[in-house]
Amino acid sequence: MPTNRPVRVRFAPSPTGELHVGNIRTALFDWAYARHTGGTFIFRIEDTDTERVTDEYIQKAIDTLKWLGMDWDEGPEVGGPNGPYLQSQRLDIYAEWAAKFLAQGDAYHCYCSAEELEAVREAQRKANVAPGYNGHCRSLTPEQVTGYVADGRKPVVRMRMPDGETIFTDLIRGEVKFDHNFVPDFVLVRADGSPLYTLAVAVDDVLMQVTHVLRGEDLLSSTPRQIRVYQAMGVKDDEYPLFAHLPFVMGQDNAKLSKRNGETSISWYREAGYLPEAICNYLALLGWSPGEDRENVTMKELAELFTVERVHSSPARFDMKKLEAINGDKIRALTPEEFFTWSLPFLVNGGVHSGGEGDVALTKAALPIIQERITKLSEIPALLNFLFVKDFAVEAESLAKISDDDSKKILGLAHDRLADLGEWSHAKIEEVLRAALIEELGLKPRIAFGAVRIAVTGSHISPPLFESMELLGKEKSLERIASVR
RNA sequence: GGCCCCGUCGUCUAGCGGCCUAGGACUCUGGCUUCUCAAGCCAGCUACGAGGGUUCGAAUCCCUUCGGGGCUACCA
Repeated sequence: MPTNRPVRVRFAPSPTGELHVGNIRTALFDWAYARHTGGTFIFRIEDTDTERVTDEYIQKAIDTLKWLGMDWDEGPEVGGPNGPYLQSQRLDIYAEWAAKFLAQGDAYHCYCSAEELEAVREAQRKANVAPGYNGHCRSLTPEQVTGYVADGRKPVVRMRMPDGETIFTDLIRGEVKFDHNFVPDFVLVRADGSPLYTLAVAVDDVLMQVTHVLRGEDLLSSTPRQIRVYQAMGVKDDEYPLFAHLPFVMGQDNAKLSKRNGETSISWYREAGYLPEAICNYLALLGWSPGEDRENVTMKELAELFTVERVHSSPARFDMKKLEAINGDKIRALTPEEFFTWSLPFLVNGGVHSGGEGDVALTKAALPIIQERITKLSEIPALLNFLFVKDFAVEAESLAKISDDDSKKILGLAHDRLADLGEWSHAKIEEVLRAALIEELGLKPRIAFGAVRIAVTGSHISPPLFESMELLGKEKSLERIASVR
């Protein structure tokens, strides 16, 4: 076990779509472990499946990691001594190793067609035996090979799985054992010469001197194959990387999280106004916990606290409600300046204002009164729109609530008293309104202020009324009250 | 079907043989506070899948069983 080597961890997604929540959780643990140990974090793109991986998704994966605050030491954009970090640019390396395996007799050419293999599997299913390659081409005679070649068959390269078993210690699950009777000979290179995941991961992990493989649980059963490649490469067994198979992130319906059972793409969360630190904090809690009833951690703290020993072996359900709660906590913890920086794009993109000097000043003044009332940044436009809107109008539903005579009376009095007010501050506004509506008219605050709130903000839900009126200004406030009195 | 992994409140988890009549967080319910909405505070609901062992003593160890999931590709 490479315990005395400096830690090198890699996150190696196959961008066949946008990185989803599960991928991100894996990346986060990889990153946190590398940072915790002072090791190296490698970002590698596994794009051997050219049918499904696209440049667009690769770029998105890069952007996503950056946005979330996970920096890498080797990989796309930053390079490194073990590059290239796109498997599609390492094809010659895989070809070399495949040739070596062939020469050593660890691997062999297999001429079986897809149909033939399917027929074998079908028969195995019927006979109720373990499915897998039957070893048909393991020891072909030169004549047989000539025959296949003459038929125009193109061979794949298949790894020979010797009898016996593979035992390894998973850092999370303990000792795991696979009998080779259930690990059939597997394909390393397609008939067209392109490498398969099984070849590429193993070769790259060895060449990039990866010491710890933290990856999804779905890859657990492919580990014996990976170890087989190490052996063929001549890696000593005490130099294999250590494996840690992370539990799944599940959707509401108990199946692996996917588009069908929840929002999985990070861009969705980004647009909805989730903070990267909230996403990472929440995801860190899925399958890991710092203990001692601790839940709130920053990225920095995560790096300090994260250990593989505290990672769970059981899968976790994704819960949007909890994410929202954490997001709200993180938003409240923002400094005014940070909160402004995060908010501005939502205001501008939401069409509330264009980000001009005056808009910015008013925004900065208004943000403090809403910071503790939101759980997502996307809620900001609706809350502050009344301050900026050009052609103000009370929403129909709310308008009905202030169309009765009692409301007219409230608004009329409020308008008159406010018109006489000299110092337009929220404290003074409240003082005047309380004197007039609560004491003089004897109304309940929620009734009296409710009417004014609708008149001024256009909605029965708004930031605190008096602060809102101060921000809106005397002229506009009176104008709005007058228009519905 | 076969192989492998997993199993504490609705959810995320603490727990690693006695501190557990099982703790925290989110959700939900009720209350307080209150100009709406939040925030904050208080209270409540609800869990060791089941059955056997081992032990003075088990959520913690062992076995069985049931349940969930993954893999079983010239996907990763």
